[in-house]
Amino acid sequence: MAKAIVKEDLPVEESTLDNKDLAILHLLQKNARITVKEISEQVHLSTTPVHERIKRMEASGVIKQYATLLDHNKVKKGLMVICYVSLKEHSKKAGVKFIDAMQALSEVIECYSISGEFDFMLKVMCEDMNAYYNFHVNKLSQIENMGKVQSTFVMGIIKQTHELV
Amino acid sequence: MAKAIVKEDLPVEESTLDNKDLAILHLLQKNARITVKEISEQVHLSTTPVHERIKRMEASGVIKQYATLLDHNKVKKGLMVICYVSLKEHSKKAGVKFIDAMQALSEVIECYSISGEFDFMLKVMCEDMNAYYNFHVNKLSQIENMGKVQSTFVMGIIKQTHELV
DNA sequence: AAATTGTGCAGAATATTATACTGTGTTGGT
DNA sequence: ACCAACACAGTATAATATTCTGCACAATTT
Repeated sequence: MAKAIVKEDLPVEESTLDNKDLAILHLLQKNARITVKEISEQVHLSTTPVHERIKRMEASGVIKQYATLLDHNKVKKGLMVICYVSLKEHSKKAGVKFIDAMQALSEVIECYSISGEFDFMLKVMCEDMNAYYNFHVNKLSQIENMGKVQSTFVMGIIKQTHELV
Repeated sequence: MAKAIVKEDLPVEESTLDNKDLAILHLLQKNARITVKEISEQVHLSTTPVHERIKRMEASGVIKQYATLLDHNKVKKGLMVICYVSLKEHSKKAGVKFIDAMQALSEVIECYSISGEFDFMLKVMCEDMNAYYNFHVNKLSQIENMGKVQSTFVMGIIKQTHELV
């Protein structure tokens, strides 16, 4: 009798990335607007497989987004603050409310749930110290259930990349 | 007698961004590969001024980079660690050595000089805890002049964007 | 007020690129 | 040996970027 085919037998769509894929990703991470022709020359393939590989990686979700990065200072967001936050109450409901508040605050560029003394870490970007004070007093501290808040100021950017491979 | 023209009289090239520019940046931040035609339809201009404005913002440095962002987990960088570091010695030379070391470590995605107890904050991304342990013991701790190191683990990503305007 | 200059724009023309199509060589399995 | 699947090169076509031309308006000069 033939063995029954069950879900577990199907391949997991584990689209493993080979060296060509990684070379393409390397170039794309540095410049999302590089042409397929340029890539194909640098990775020693014709445009066809390069195009196919990119589409495959877009579909599989390896490529998450083509983004445009702006100069912090030139868009008046020159001050970066790392902000630690703890909540008074840790119910599910209180957590969801805080999460929603984070999505709504444009100054909050990143927010992570973290281990340790505090509950969350925020990366906040604004124009200057005055703007940050305003954010702190009028926005962050106004969120209900807000506990302790601790600010660490970024004095210099040593390294900042998004290249993972 | 005519007043002498000195540097201070020349305009500062303050290319201020109007609402159309901001609308274009808004779209580009979300998708660096959006076509000029699509932008022109959404901001109610023809392709010519949209193209000109983009080129202007590229030249002025407002647009810093077109980047491709990858899925952390799918490229096996699913563990994010916030890492605080203090140096033993704070001479200029010691600082430069540390900075150079940061540039060389591919696991270090971001590194900031910060106010407070520690000297630097690092965002480190690697495959798993095992990889992080290896990074900590064999790479970070091997840097000369390394003082205290404290790791905070990211348990969840609440918000993560790069949109500044 | 008339002329001039610069700026921002629309529309068309051209150059470049993305995308789809066709066929070939290679590999692994039967 | 045969077949199927795959990755690829080369070519054709569709879409897009980029350049060019000229117009309308506002500010400045004469």
